[in-house]
Amino acid sequence: MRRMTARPANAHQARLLRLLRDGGPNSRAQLGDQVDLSRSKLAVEVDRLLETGLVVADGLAASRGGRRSHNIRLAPELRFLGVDIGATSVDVAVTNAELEVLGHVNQPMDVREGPVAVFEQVLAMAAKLKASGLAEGFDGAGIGVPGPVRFPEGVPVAPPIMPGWDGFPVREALSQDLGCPVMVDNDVNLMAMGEQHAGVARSVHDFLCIKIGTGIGCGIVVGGEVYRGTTGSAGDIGHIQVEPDGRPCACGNRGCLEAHFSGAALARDAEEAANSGRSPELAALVEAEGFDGRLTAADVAAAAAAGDAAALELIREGGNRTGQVIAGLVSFFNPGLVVIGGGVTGLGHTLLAAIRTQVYRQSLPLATGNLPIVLGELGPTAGVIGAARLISDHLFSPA
Amino acid sequence: MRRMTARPANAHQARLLRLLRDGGPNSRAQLGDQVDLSRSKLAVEVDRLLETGLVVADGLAASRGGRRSHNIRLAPELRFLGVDIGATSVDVAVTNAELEVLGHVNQPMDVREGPVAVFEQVLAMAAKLKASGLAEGFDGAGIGVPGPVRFPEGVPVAPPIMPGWDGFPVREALSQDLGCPVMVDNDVNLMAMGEQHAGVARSVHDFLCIKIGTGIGCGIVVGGEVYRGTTGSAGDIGHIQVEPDGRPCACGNRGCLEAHFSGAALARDAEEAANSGRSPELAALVEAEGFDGRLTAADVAAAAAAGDAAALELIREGGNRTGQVIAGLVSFFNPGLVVIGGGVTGLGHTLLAAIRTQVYRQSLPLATGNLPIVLGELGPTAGVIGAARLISDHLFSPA
DNA sequence: GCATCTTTGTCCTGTGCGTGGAGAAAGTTG
DNA sequence: CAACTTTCTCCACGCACAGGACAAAGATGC
Repeated sequence: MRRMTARPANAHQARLLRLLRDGGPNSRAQLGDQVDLSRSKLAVEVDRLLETGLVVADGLAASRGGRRSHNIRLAPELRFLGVDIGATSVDVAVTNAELEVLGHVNQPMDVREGPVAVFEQVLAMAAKLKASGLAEGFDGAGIGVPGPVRFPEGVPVAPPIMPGWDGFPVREALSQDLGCPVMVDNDVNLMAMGEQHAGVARSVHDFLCIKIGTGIGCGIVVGGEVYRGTTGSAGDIGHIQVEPDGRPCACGNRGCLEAHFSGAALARDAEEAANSGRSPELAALVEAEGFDGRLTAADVAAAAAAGDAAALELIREGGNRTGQVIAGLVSFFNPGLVVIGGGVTGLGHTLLAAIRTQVYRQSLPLATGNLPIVLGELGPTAGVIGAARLISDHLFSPA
Repeated sequence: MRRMTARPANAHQARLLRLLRDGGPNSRAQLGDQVDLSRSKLAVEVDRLLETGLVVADGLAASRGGRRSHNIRLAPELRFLGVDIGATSVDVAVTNAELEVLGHVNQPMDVREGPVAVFEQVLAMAAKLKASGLAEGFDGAGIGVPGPVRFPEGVPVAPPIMPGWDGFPVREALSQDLGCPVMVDNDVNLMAMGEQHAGVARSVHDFLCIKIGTGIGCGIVVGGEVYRGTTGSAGDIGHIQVEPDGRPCACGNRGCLEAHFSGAALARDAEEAANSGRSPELAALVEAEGFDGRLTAADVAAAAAAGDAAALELIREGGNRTGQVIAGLVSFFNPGLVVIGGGVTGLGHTLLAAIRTQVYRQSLPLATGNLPIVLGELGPTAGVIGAARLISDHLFSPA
């Protein structure tokens, strides 16, 4: 089939497309209530959108006390591809134009294998989703990578955990391979956009989104827009020092947050606790049938749930450290919401409680007074939804 | 005389007024190069501005190879009042519409005397400036206060060092007293705006402005606009913890940056160094004729300049602590510039060197790679220029 | 079942904004 | 003094948009 070629011709059309994306199918009359355009003007723009095929008629709406209005919706055959490349696994999902996830596949993969190998995999996963009948092609794709990105060009810059990716033209290469427009961003920013679009951060304009996975990063949303910093490395909080002369970190410094608490650090700590005998539950896991050589955050969570004191202590200490950093960020940034997400959120309420305690104790009342600190509600789909949102924001803007 | 009553009628006029404010007198032709309007449209808008009296003709420009163009400029009799209320002193200045400081007075004053007493003083200072012939009235006033402000209403909220100011309707009261529009903001934000308008931060879009005075605060500029946070307390970095179980702070916690380094903390440390005999230079100052009972940052600077080891150490340690916090902020925010200002900048290069060392060591190369860390170049006028800029931004925007 | 009211959608016209060309005015250059 | 440049004004045309009139479709009340 023919893919989306048209783009909104002006700001009004872009506005309408976003309303339809965020609010789903809608009657012309309801749209009119939201956009402050004369009925005539609105009709003209809607007609033009219908002509381009970006939106389609969708039956009649319920009456609001008079003549029934015609519904319109975004073309149901539009498809976005959301790709979330993590340090150790890849998520790929297909969404419709309303950013609803129609299909989602996940596969373990080491990002250090380099862009060529990873994208081969990604393309295979996308092909699989296509083959299962969810899409005949893609109208756009959003890609998240675990490192800083020069956003306008869509190129990773000096990513610490992605050797071989520095300067690789991700956007251009994938755009070629997929045959559709592509946008690239940091995975943490995409998680923030995901939670903003469909998760806990709906209707919040200024918030922080902390992702604790293999590393630790923070998405910053200012006035509803992601803030990326001067060189695209904003939110890189994993290397903030939490302990003078603390543990050595891969970055060359000592005492970085990431060295003390993150997926990687937690795994090491858990193994040490198991081997030293301090944690009977974790030790049991290591001894158990089918142990694959690595403990994970989920294992620690299980041990803690079973009442293992050492595991609980690991979580609590990590939460304290993270909370200490977040407290500083809260004082500085005064957000309206803090979202915690990423692989380590399996640690759940114990972690959240430790973080909250620390933040509420260390930040000033004015900043924390009405500050919710919550877990993300989308889990692993936050990233891919954010990716789809990224490309849809791009496509649903005036050319 | 009649004060400014007109306001720009549309975005084009607002744009032109700001260009004239920031670029000074300008020919119609030059303006045309900057605004992307047809000659006819430009002429219409300029004529309307001339009619309102906001701008006036200003002779002929130099020829650019053909017919000479007519110059226009902002009405030379327009006056803005810039007020910077610090913890221990007040600055009041008059500027013209181009935000050039025409007169500036400073007076020691304790902000804790409360809003009524302080504004009596401020009005007296403004009257003095008027009496000296610099202004016949004010077309607008910007006010900076040393605490968080609910910006839209211009009301201080829960300011720690300003008892009695909480909820005082500063904007409304002063607007009444001065008979002109008033805007209120945090003093640190105004310093940032000042340095952005006329100081080191010209042409930088994302930067931080650290003000080290009696307390410590940070102005945050995102995309050329001051970011104030959800409750107006963004940038309140004085209470970020730099030392677990460190010194007790007025806020009730321990180890806050402000408790370890700030104008107030430095004075205490200096006195202690003098009394304990560790610092001969400072001891000499205390013994000297005319000593008023308090050492200041300037005294420490003088002692350090004279080679006093203890004074140097105080500065260095303060710089390290501040640098530690800034390093975290740089990782998080990835600014294009960091400006250091406030009363303590008398400590000059020694302080700056200590901060730089710490930041460059602790932050990642990508964030620090091309990051200038510099002293503000406006000193005490940054605040009042920022205040004038605040109100001019307000007045030079479409009604 | 019919009249009346409400809501929605379409058509049409008037208005006001803004572009761009023509040409006059003012200067420069050789 | 002629030829070229730049600036400014004037004017006509096009276009976007608002807003009213009217028709279509449904709800409500008698």
